[in-house]
Amino acid sequence: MNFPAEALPTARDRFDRMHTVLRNRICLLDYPPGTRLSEADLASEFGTSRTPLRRVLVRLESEGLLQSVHGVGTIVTDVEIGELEQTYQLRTELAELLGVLGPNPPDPALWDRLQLLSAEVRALAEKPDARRFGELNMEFFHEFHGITSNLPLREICERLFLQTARIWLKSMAAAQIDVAAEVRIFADEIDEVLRALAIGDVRSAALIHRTHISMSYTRMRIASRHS
Amino acid sequence: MNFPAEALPTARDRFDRMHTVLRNRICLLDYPPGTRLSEADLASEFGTSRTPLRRVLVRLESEGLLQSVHGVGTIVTDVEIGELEQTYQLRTELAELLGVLGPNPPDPALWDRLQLLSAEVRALAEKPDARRFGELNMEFFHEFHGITSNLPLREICERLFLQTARIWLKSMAAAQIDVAAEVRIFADEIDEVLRALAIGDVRSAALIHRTHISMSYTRMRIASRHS
DNA sequence: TCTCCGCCTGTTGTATACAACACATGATCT
DNA sequence: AGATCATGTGTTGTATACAACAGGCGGAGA
Repeated sequence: MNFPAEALPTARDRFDRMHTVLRNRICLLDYPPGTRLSEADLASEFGTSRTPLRRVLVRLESEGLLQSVHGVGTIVTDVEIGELEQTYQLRTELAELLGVLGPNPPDPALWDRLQLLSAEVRALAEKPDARRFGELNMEFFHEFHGITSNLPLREICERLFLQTARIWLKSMAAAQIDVAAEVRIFADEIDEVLRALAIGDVRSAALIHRTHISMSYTRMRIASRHS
Repeated sequence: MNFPAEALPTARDRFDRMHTVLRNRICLLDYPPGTRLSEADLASEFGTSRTPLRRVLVRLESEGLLQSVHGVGTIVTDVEIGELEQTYQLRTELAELLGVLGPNPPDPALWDRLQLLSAEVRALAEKPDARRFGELNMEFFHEFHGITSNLPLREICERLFLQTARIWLKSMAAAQIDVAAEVRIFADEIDEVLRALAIGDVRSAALIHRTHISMSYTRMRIASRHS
């Protein structure tokens, strides 16, 4: 009988690790859209051969974050404004569904994590930082999706969020949106959501979230027109 | 200057071909849930090595149709009843969204294809055949999703449909649901949809579709309880 | 000077050999 | 007889060498 204190990393663990790292780099603009990645370089960075790495790249390609072209390279995708609008419209509707399909009973642990997040966002308001904002934003969405017990819906919302997150960050940087203002709005959203969850009103929490997705897209559109 | 009459198959074409073939085999129960596939066998069947084939398997795994286990094999996934219900609830809501988000103006070509499909389903009523039913069902969903111009929504509906299609077929076979009756209901659905599209009422077409998804799930539940 | 062709370099795609792993089978010991 | 361990077999995971391909560069020719 052998009970190792810590399971040694299996193929799946290595895959998940590389996948998460690369996904975050793309979504937090460490690799801006158009960046050409080298399989060989990435493989050596992760201390593995191209074969397992390619498996990760194929996954990221199926998630719409990469595109491999034979003889050219693996390029970080960009998103044209047309499809972006469709994605945002869809995300808006799905946000409402989060409160309709299988709403979870209020979870104290979730509430605590969100309140912690609120504090961190408030702290960020002192010293605005776009990348840190992106990190907290990702974390918030991930936690918030826990309000539904509908797993397929959760996965789809997560996926669509990751497709638009970097465009949102990019637009913030390029169009000179006031990061500090966005941080304040973000903090307010979290607090509004917390108030709704505190009284067990999951549906309202979802609607609050919906309005913020919709409004953030509109702000982005306005900012891009002014530039 | 060289203009080949027909583009020779590129890596992407081969990938798409293998992907479609294997996906259909899984969704039409040629490979029932639990089937163990052999990478080597499939590779030799497609006249290629394991490497390109594995790329396809990774994609199918990300789509929830397969699961690879080191040292064991690549197994066609089954779906437990709990997640199935969540998926159906979600599909029901998304079907309604198909008529709300970016409804396409009625397309004569789409209308023609659906009417052709209607005729084929009516013809099938003479000699019921579960597999043929599955094929026409897949084709109908694929065409019907053309009523929205929202690409992300279309892809998601397609993906979720493919995840539940085989369970639906399996249940039809196992629970001894009357295939002929399902064929008639299916034919009626297409005709209802056609009537809505004929007058340009895309929203109603989507709602008709929604009711049929919901009712087909309920019929499946009832049939499985009786067995 | 401009154009076009061939080569060179770097990239992804493919094939193949081998490692790691899970499971069944059968021998062996108790 | 039962349990246990070694071993064989088949599978997926990994590494690596090579093929296919795209694009840039430079030189030759008009």
